[in-house]
Amino acid sequence: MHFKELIKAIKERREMMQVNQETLAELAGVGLRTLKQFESGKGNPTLLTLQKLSDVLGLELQLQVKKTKSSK
Amino acid sequence: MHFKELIKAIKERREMMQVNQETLAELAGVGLRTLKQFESGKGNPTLLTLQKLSDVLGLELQLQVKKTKSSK
DNA sequence: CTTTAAAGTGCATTATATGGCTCTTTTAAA
DNA sequence: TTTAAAAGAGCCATATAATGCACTTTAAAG
Repeated sequence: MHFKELIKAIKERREMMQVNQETLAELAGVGLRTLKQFESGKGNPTLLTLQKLSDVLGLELQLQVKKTKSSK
Repeated sequence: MHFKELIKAIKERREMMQVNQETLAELAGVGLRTLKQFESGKGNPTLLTLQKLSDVLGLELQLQVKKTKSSK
């Protein structure tokens, strides 16, 4: 999952849950500005920020072994 | 995947690939100090740093919908 | 159109991640 | 033990993430 996809996933999940940026920021305990920058693709958030957002959104960060062509 | 598990995953993967911190840091293009801090649990890396490391290790960051008790 | 809510941006400040250098500690092999 | 490699930590400078506030833009509804 690249940067853009990750952003997209967060954004879509937020919209699916019908919360606006302001509410999500409050619930997650991150600055509204931070969330705005992140969602608009301007940011390079820290893992902590990402975790806070994921938690509220019911998402979980995973590190998976990437599938190679030969292992597909 | 929480913070500690994430660190553990990176560290284990690095060791499985038999690379030391110095080599991984070079390959990934992150500072050795940064990697050391991260692996020793002192860091809060940016997504970019995480991505660089994951790439070299053949790992992929994923955001998955967390399973709830009721959905299990 | 006009209105209104949501999203995005400019600016400034504070906090902290990054990274290099050096030194210490740990680990594992001889 | 002693030694060497790897890992960890202190110090410090620089870069940049996080944050708040005010303002602009976008989108949707009327």
